[in-house]
Amino acid sequence: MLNIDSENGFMLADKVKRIIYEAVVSCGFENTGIDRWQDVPLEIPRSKDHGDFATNLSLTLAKPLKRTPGEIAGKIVGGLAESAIIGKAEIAGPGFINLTVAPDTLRGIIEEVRDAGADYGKSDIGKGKKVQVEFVSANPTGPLSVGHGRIAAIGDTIARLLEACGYETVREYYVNDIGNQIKNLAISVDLRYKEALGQDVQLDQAGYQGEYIKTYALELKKEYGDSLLKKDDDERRKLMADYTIKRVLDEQDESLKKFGVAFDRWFGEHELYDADLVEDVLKTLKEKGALYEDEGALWFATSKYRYTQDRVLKKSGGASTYFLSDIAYHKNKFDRGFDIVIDIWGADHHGYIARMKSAMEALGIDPDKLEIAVVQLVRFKKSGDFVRMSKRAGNLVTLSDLVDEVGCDAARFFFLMRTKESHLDFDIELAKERSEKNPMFYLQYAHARICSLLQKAGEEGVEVATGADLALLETPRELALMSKLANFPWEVQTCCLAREPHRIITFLTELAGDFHAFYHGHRVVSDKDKALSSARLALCAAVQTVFANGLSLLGITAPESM
RNA sequence: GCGCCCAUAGCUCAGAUGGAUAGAGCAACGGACUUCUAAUCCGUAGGUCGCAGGUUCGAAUCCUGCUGGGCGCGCCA
Repeated sequence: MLNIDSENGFMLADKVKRIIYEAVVSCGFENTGIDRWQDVPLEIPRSKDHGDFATNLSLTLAKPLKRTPGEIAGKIVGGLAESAIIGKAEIAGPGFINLTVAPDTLRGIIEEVRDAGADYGKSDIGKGKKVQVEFVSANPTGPLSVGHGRIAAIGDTIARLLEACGYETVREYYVNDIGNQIKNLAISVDLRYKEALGQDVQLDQAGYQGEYIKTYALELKKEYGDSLLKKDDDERRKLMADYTIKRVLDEQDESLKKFGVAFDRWFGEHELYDADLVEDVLKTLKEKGALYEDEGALWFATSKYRYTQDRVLKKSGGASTYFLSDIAYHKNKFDRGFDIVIDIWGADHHGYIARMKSAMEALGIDPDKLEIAVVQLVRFKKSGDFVRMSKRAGNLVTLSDLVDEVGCDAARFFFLMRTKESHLDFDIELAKERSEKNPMFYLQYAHARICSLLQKAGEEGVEVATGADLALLETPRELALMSKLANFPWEVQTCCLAREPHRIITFLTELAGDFHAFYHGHRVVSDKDKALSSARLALCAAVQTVFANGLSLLGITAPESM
């Protein structure tokens, strides 16, 4: 899954793999599972003592070759061709080969970053494949809650990563705009409408009691006066449902945009019925023998495909379940030509994975092309205590409230900073804090600091431009920083393929650490040694670009001053 | 009862494809501003990787069984 099958091999890591592969071939060690340069296992060592790259290939080859790892490593190191890229190759531990990249090659990264600019980190590994990312898809019955925030942030960032890696990406939001809950929604608005017109109403019959319902009812009153009362119930409620759904979706869209998320397509469930896609999919399933009737209902034989319970598609009363239209929707995604379909679901929906994958299988669609990423739920912490985000308790309820409270950057950062499998604790006060305790400021501060340096250099007339003598960059901190820059494209690809946005944050935090350490040990802007100053400024500019590109992938701003 | 997720330093968490003395931030302790942003840096201390087995030359990582926590198991939406 994480095998990055890059073809261009522009990345430094790819170049290193090729060099190692040549050595493997020259030793006659190929066709042992290492059959192409892409098969060479390469890792970025945790410790800088282990060089810029390391490979454990001699350990994995020990068995098929029936030789000791040390012996194999010795041969491979001996077989490494003279190259301008590898500066040093050492055998260490049980048989690792640690590789240190030649300083000149690392210095070349600075120019590479400068030339690529905002494109540095992007790649074409997606080869233009069409991917749909569907996420949030909350019911159109009220504002988005804080709980949707994590899913929105992760879904959007996965989409950003896919775009950066050359996938044609569509962000889609599915709207359950028909069914019982919409009827309840209309009834709720209707009651408030009648109330606003002075009628006596039984509000406990309303399914939705939120203030926003009252607002919409008043808007309807303003627009139509009491004229809607003359219409029959069905007609009036249809109008109210349409109006309310539109208003709710507009507000959801607005709060998402405020959160940095813009959907390409809002797909209404009614579209499926309008185009008879629900009946079509039912017919197809019937033909495939995936259905049966029992006690007047129509069942989907889920258990025929995956180990799970059978599910009802049509109730004995004849009404369709949501599961049925969900199947039609997912079939439609593939009919629209998407090569990969990614659903981002909250952990409370994990039980639906097996049935949806079964449905795809029954329809003859490869269930692996439907990726369902499950995001664990979030607990919100305030003053050291976990708080229930309920309106009654007077806490933040909507996503919009949260963004207003902590800001878009902090909200996204905190939602993205952990693996999606972790049960996230969102510390609201920490997110608001502008201090060293808040990890987001550590990142943004590094970027702002570079901006300040570059500005200072401009004021003092030190050349930032091209033509700096980069060979002057030779300290361990400078080299470490360049090595880190070289890893960025690899990191973006890994994060994209693994659908793990949090790793970008880990990477940027490490980059910030390397930069701050460099900054403290090295004078950057100086008129005593202008050549060195120029070289260091060129390095700083490259670091700045990587920060900007990385933060942009996360949808977080890169402030120029703080 | 069944299913999914989680359990790593005092706290919050990283540890891709099994591999080198298990890492970071915060908290604690000790240092560093006549110098480009100290929202920073340097150093010290801190862990039976929930428990017990198993596979492997090698397991925090894979398998099985437990324990503890979160979530889910309708002709609901």
